[in-house]
Amino acid sequence: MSVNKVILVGNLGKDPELRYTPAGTAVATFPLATSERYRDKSGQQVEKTEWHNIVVWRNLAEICGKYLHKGKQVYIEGKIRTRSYTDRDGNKRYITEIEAEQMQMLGRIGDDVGSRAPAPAAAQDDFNQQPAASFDEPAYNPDDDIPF
Amino acid sequence: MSVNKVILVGNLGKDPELRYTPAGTAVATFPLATSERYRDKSGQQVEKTEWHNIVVWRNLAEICGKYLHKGKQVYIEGKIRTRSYTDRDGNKRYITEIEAEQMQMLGRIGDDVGSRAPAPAAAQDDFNQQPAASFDEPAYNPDDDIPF
Amino acid sequence: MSVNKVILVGNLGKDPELRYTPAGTAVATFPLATSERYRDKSGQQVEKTEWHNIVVWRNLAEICGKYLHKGKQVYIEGKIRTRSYTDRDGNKRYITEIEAEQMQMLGRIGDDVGSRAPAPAAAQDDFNQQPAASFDEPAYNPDDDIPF
Amino acid sequence: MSVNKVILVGNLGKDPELRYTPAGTAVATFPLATSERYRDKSGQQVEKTEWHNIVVWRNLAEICGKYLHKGKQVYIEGKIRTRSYTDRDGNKRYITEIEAEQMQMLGRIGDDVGSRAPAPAAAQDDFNQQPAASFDEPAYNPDDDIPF
DNA sequence: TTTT
DNA sequence: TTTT
Repeated sequence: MSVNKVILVGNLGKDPELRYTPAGTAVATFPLATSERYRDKSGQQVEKTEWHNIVVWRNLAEICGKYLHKGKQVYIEGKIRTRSYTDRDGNKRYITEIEAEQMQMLGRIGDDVGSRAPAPAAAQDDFNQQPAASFDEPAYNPDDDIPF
Repeated sequence: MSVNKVILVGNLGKDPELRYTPAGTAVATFPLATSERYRDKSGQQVEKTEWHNIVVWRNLAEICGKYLHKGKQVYIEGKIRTRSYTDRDGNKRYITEIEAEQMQMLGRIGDDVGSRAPAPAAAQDDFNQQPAASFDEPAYNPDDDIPF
Repeated sequence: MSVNKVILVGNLGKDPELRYTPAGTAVATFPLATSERYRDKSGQQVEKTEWHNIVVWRNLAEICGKYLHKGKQVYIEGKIRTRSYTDRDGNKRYITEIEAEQMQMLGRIGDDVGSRAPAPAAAQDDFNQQPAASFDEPAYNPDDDIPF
Repeated sequence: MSVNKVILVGNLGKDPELRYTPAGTAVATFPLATSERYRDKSGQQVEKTEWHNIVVWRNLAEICGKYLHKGKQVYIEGKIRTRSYTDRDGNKRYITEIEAEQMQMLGRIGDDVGSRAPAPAAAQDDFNQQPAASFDEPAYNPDDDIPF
């Protein structure tokens, strides 16, 4: 009975870091900047940048590691997640991250100066993906008889 | 490289109609009302109701057919889809529908006066769901070693 | 060139706290819970609750202070914002909050057992609202001649 | 008590058409394509394009008319609206449109081959904007004393 | 009628 | 630490 959804369009502050859990699951992390322009009390235009900690799992992590790079503009859809950890002084601390479930590269494919690999397509965390074998019930089939 | 996302919170105008394609796929449809209050030129409060044609497939259709009913408040996440069809005069016509991929019943579970079945949980179109057997790589595992 | 949008449906963990800045601006804060059910490695249903720090400004803060209460289910639309502050040991620390720009109370109006005030309507942060006097150009006017 | 929100990232199928109502209100319209790739029953990759009728009012219409052009990639946030009209045979017909409230141009600014004007910034429908004079209560003021 |  |  609840919804936890985040939609971001921003630019990567660094290349993604791709790591693996002991169990072998891929996980990529990168900072994403969104910025907002507004006028302060004196009427002057100022810009405020928000930095988001993006975390991506499984196949989507591999795609991010391969195709994204510092400066790239992306669309991210995911959820907010706050983790606790213990710092070196033994204090419990919290970090809020965005767990991305969908990622879309934005802009023309040609304009990727710093690209690390040839251009890909949109991508989704495979965890909620159907197995390749089960396409007998298509998500959308315009040739099927629609009973309404 | 594109996004087509709709988020609605509204009330069902009718009980859902649950049908099956010749191939046996479940599909539910129902009208959903969202309304907006604003002031007109004369400053008077008016209310404008928008009606959305909701279409739901597969297991989520079954859930809607079982648990939703006229008047129920729901959260819907999905995509916009425009279909063409030929009317009885032979003219090509278009209808825009919202294909729901996620549905959440809102409000207290007890306040469902007209409910047709005991209360359920949130639900998602199974088409993008993982098979029951493959839970060895959990979507989220707080006990796993996170390598960052 | 960026988007920072959060959509939450959840329940208040406490009554809102309504305060005022030295300049007299109203600000309300409250924790909001969203929860997710999933199966762990052993296939068991577990529930994980995420707590969000909601911050609301101006007239929307007053509305939250008046009408929301612990347990109430709400729809929140806003943005992610991370603030830094110095803790009592002099360390710089960060806190991530959701600045709500829109709030909708969910559920039947009657089912508000602990309500602190008679039921209200949906509401929006006035900061981006038009002044009351300028309604000569309506947001939507079905009687106007639409030139397309 | 309702939400009607659409989020699109897609490409303009034509240059925007900018018109004015008899009352002098600017309104721009353009088709926006979103496309989805999926596999059909035979396992073949197919692409389905959805066309959205975008309608934009007031200052945001002027901005769209000035800076957008056929092929441009944009982020659109708005609401679904279905209008009825009478066709030339006297039949009542319906058309569903997306009324855009926010628009963001995507991609690098330099990569706008067909651009009709020098590059702009993000933009919002002024109807919900505050008047320029009232910035004494800033939307966000990092220098203000936050009372929590 | 766009983009990949 | 990105982009405009």
